[in-house]
Amino acid sequence: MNTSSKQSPNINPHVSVDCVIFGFDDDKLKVLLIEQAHPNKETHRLALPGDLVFENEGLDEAAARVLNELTRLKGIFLRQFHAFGNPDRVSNDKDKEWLETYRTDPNARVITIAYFSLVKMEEYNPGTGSFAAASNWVDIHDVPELAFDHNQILDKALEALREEINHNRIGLDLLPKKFTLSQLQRLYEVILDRPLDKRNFRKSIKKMHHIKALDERQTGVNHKPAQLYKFVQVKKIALNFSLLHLFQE
Amino acid sequence: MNTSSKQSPNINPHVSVDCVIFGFDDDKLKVLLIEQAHPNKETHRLALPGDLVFENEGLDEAAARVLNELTRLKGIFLRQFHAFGNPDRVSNDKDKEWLETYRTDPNARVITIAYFSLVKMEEYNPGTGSFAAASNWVDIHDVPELAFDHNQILDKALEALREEINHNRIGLDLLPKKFTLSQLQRLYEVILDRPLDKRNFRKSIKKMHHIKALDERQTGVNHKPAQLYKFVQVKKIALNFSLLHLFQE
DNA sequence: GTTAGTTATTGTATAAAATACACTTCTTTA
DNA sequence: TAAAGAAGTGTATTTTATACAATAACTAAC
Repeated sequence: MNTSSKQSPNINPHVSVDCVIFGFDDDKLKVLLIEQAHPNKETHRLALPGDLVFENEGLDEAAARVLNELTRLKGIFLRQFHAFGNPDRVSNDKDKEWLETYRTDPNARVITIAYFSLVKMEEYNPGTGSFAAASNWVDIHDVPELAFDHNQILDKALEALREEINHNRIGLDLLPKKFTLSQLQRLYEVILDRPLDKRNFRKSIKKMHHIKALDERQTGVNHKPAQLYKFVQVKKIALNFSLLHLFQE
Repeated sequence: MNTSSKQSPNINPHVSVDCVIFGFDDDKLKVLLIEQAHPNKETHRLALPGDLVFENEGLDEAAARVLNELTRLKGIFLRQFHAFGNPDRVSNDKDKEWLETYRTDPNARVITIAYFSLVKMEEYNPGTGSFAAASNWVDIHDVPELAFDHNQILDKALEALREEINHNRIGLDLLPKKFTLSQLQRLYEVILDRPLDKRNFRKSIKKMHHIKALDERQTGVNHKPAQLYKFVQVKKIALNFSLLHLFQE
């Protein structure tokens, strides 16, 4: 089982990272998937962006690098949420075929450290050309069978995402720098998958010290322009606010 | 950097597991540490129980095995909480010396998957002889400098533990099968590190569907015997109770 | 068998937070 | 200037959290 002798010297053949990038587009929650390079049509599948880590590279670092290499995304805050390491993670024949074609050490037992993030989709839309060609945003409710154990990783990522917003640790990258409260509310609604009351939501927001109203309003809309808000860095003061109640059934 | 050729064939030289076992003894929160095997006095240090995983072994499985091998603990529910993989995890000279003595592949870059659990200390007391000789319960407030990055792992485990109790997912192994409410309260107090009001605590407990009063009372105490309670399995009903409010500062 | 010691047990009043609910304002465009 | 469309706002009710202290039940020592 000692198979690492063929491996490129600076790649760790046993450890990979996978990234679950959720995208928010004002309306839907999607996830970023890449098309696996394919030796032939049958093995062509969608997968989470991920790859082996380098020997001299931290895990967080590796996740950022791999994500950038595969999707051109950069500067995204990635949060580690779980390590997956069942020996039978790779049981499907298509997966094995892929490994034999693309890995110098196809039989190595690989454990993967999974990360997730939630980004503003418009900024990273494949249509804008800022992406590697083979990246796709796929609606969360419409994800096909993925390579390896990536469906399982995705499920766990969704759980983690909901816990994050629960703890009010939503990435600040989710909305434009200046956003309206309606946009913020839609973000919460999409993640929580249920409607929220506008007035109560706004009352909650007022208690959040890291969300501040600006002296500006929306432009270019054909209705009353909304006030714009921004996220601010909170220093010492512990965030004593949360939307935890949204999660108690 | 390809150093795995010397490694025993069924050990993965790049992936380890570490276990942070918290012990609750009615009064204190402690953590289980082992004394590293030591080539000489200088390198003798305390560490979390942990070791490399086997190639054909799941991570959870490896954690259970390693914990058992090092401490004789068995059947404990271990919860994965983080993977640590900085390339400079092993920077201390003592750590390097230890690796060179005890690992066939001392320069391999190792990432570790960390698990934690919380157990009832009396059942696993080193004094009872059920332990490997070199295991020690150490008060959480009195942990010395540990090997590798184990202090950092411990800190993160404490965080994770508090989140667990927060979400009401305390392991049921923490108390005797039949326990008093005072015991349960002490458990919460020790983990949260602050006193709780008895009456309010009991009000909260009454709302927990998974804690049921028995028709029995304590015996062998020199004071009013307390009513005994037990944990029950909750099936479909979502736990709609939590002690989350205890955490909002 | 009385007393001292020790822990168990209980309720209420107040404050804070969550929720339910509907109309008016502002801006754009036809 | 009317219509469309989203923004914005307040109050009453319910639920939850918190603060707080006296009595009951048992044992052990005298």
